[in-house]
Amino acid sequence: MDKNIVVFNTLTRKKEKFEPLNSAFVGMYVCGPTVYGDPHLGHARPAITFDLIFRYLKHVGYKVRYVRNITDVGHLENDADEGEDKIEKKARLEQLEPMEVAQYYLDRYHKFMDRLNVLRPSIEPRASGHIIEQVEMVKKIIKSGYAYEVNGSIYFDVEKYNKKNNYGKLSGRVLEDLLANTRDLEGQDEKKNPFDFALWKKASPEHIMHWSSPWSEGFPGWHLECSAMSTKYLGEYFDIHGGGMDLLFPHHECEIAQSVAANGKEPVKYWLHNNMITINGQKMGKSLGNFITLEEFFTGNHKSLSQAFSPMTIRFFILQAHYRSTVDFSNEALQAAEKGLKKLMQGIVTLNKIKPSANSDVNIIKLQHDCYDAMNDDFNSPIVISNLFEAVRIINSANDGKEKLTIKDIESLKKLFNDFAYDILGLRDDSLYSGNNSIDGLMELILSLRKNAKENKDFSTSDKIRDELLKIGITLKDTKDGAVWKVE
RNA sequence: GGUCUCUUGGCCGAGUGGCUAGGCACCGGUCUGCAAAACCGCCUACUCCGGUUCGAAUCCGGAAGAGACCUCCA
Repeated sequence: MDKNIVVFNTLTRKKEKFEPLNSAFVGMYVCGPTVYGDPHLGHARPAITFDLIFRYLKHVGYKVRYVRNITDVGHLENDADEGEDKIEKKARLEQLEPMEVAQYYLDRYHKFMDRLNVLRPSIEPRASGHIIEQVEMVKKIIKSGYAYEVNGSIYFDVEKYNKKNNYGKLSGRVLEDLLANTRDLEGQDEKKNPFDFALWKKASPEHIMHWSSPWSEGFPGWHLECSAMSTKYLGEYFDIHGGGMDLLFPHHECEIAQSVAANGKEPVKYWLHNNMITINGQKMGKSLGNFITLEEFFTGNHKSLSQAFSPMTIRFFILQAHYRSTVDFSNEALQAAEKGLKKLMQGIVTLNKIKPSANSDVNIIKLQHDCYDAMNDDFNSPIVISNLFEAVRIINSANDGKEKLTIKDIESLKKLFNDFAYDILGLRDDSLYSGNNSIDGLMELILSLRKNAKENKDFSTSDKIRDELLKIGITLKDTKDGAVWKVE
């Protein structure tokens, strides 16, 4: 199996040959969701990006441990470290237990990721379940001298760390610049420097979620969980750390600093970052009013959506852009993706009907090689898709009798789609479905009645059946092989 | 303001110093009782101004525009 993979490493800002620390194994950690709100488009991009990478690494034969955390504690809502815990705030708002809220949104997250055909990671550790590990890590950092305590809170001493290490190596920041450009924020009196960050924060009396520690009743700083949990499950030095570009600074920068301070070594060999999503050219944000949840996409129930878009359309659309490019959502672009996906899926159906020839006009093996080359070059899914469309064109031409395919060609094409469309890109055909046996049987009956009517040239009956079905949301299409139907 | 990134045809989006993806839309055709769909074909772009080069959309410099991070965010 060809494993000649090249990845773009944010740390070095160039493409590097991918060579895992243990040749047969890959450890991958990706920053997961904060479960205090409904899953939205912003959750889909990194989930799908790293799902693609997870799937491909497994496909080429690596044994992969994929860890994606669930943040159910610790991220602060307001500026600096003075805000309430996000989970807590939502909980009080809705009069629920904090963990009840976290569980609800975690379930929602899983539900929608499943619909996007995103595979579950190997481990999904929750921050609240790893308080002990985080406390231990704080102790190590204090011991190494890079943290200080103020009123029961522990802060990371960035300036001291930067004397012997390079704080800013990942994000390209320079500490002096940071200092010069830091805004004056209220309530930062405790910190020596504004760019210092909390490792442990003493909880205020109204703060519901808190745990005991040697320093105070409190909660962990918001960068700490990733460092603690990645170390626990993947070791002090592991292969891949992923996440959105927005996490580059300060989150990932702080993770490096924490790990170096605690363990004395760099935590990650390859840093991979997916780019962001925009909507009609604008950043998606709650304050901008263009915030769209996945449920709204799937139902079409949002003022800026012209229609519902299926999970596979969203997935396909995201995969049509390279993960390091921004991707712009618009109704027009999504409709284009929807049609393209349909064409691709139809091509796979057509493939099963082709009659083999004795000789061949095409080179399927080259297509396969091109797909592997594309994936090996920093997971270039758009190129893979363009090659699959070339395969579809060949299939349709063969179906029209314009090109010839041998049995071997057909088998190669089936393998191409199985490997790349289904296994690696994680696509599936969700356009024609019912999932209900009695409805299937019912529709079969109705379609056979309509077929009889058509054969008797009784078009008023056949049209009536089609029109009435349309009124209840079932679309009929007459094809060469009979009518097909789908529920809108 | 600081740091960084981007600017490709009607739209979305790959990509490479010369051989110039792909999808959608348009247009032409095939199929069809009609409709819709489907299928085939077709359209040759790279923000602007300089420079390097036999040759640049691709490298360098400048300009304009857009975006990201610096502050919760995927």
